[in-house]
Amino acid sequence: MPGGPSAPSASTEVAGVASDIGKRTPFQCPRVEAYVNVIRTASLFSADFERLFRSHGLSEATYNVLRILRGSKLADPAGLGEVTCQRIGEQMVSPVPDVTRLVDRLERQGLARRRRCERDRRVVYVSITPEGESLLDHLAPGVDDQHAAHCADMTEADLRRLSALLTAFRAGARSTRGVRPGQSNPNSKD
Amino acid sequence: MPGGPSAPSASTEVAGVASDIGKRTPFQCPRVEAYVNVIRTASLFSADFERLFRSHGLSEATYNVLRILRGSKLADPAGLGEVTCQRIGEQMVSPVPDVTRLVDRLERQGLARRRRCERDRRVVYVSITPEGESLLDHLAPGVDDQHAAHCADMTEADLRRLSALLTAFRAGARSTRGVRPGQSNPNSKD
DNA sequence: CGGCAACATATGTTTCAACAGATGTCGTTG
DNA sequence: CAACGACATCTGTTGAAACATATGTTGCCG
Repeated sequence: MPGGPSAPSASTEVAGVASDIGKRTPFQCPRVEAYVNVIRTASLFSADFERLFRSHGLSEATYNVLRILRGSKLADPAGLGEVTCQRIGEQMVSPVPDVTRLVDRLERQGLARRRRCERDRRVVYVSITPEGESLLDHLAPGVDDQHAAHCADMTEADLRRLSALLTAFRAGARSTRGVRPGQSNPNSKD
Repeated sequence: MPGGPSAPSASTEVAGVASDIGKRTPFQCPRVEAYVNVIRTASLFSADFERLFRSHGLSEATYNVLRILRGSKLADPAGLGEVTCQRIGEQMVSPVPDVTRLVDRLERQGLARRRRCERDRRVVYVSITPEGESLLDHLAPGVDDQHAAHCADMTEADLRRLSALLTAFRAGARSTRGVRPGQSNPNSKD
């Protein structure tokens, strides 16, 4: 949107967002066009998933937390796969400082449980419940379908190029906060 | 994030988001990786702009509305460049049903004004005030700088390819709502 | 003209994100 | 062990998004 409502400037002929929105002309500047394309794409896809999740009482954020919890459990088949709140915050796709409340909701819904660490009573371990796992299982087909639908027009090579470009693009973001190297904590499976 | 906390699966070596987050392994599936890259990139860039705008009492959404208003004014040098709420909603980068409240805030801040249409008293015309214009002018350098910083590592060709890929990607979104063909309403300038 | 559907905007309510600051805990230092 | 700073989580509050629904308006049909 910065630069959103923009200017006419023939020459640029990608014509993507331009026709999508009420907007008529391609953007003045490839920078702005790329930016708006990113925002708009994210917003559309997010909306699709939000709709899917909300019908099961989840938001995109709480779903994401659930995924993290399950990933952690699968990485630790012996135990419960407990993770600290802090770690959850780090692994979220879009960093959220307010993990407490996300976990609150999951706990209230019986999808996650908390446990205080005895050795360091500041930290709280969070883990997924069987109900949480079965909800994820129940959701899985819909999620896969939606990914498939989103990618209908994309080849695998396209997807890889897109990821590579976005990674480069993102390198310029200022708010690369919360990006500590982090130790390897392999959550297996997907 | 759907598919967010994912799996190991050597072979995919874009390694983008994987290292960005607390996450260690590339994603199982290029689809999911592309998706997460889009979300994450949008979220980082958005955060940068949010910060910039908020220091001047705007959100990304209200800034976007202001841009639309100014674009409309520049397209109509004779008049005030009035636009209906509906039209504003269509032109937003991420579609917002709740234009009323966005305009409420701008009006309260003296950055926009409303006027009822006499011929059809259902519609409300919105236009930018001089204060709104000068705020945009004041903000412009910062916005440009931020775009420049974001694109530091990208060539112009990269940006164009990225836009093209995203446009194709977005074609698969279900929520292509509010995307009426729309008549051409050339807001000139940027 | 009365009724009715389509419309444009406004309002109410619930839910969530964001920021600030509080609480309780640990480790260290003297 | 008292004091202090760093830390992890929690709480309080405010502001905005989401969704449904209400209000007021138009145009059409009979």
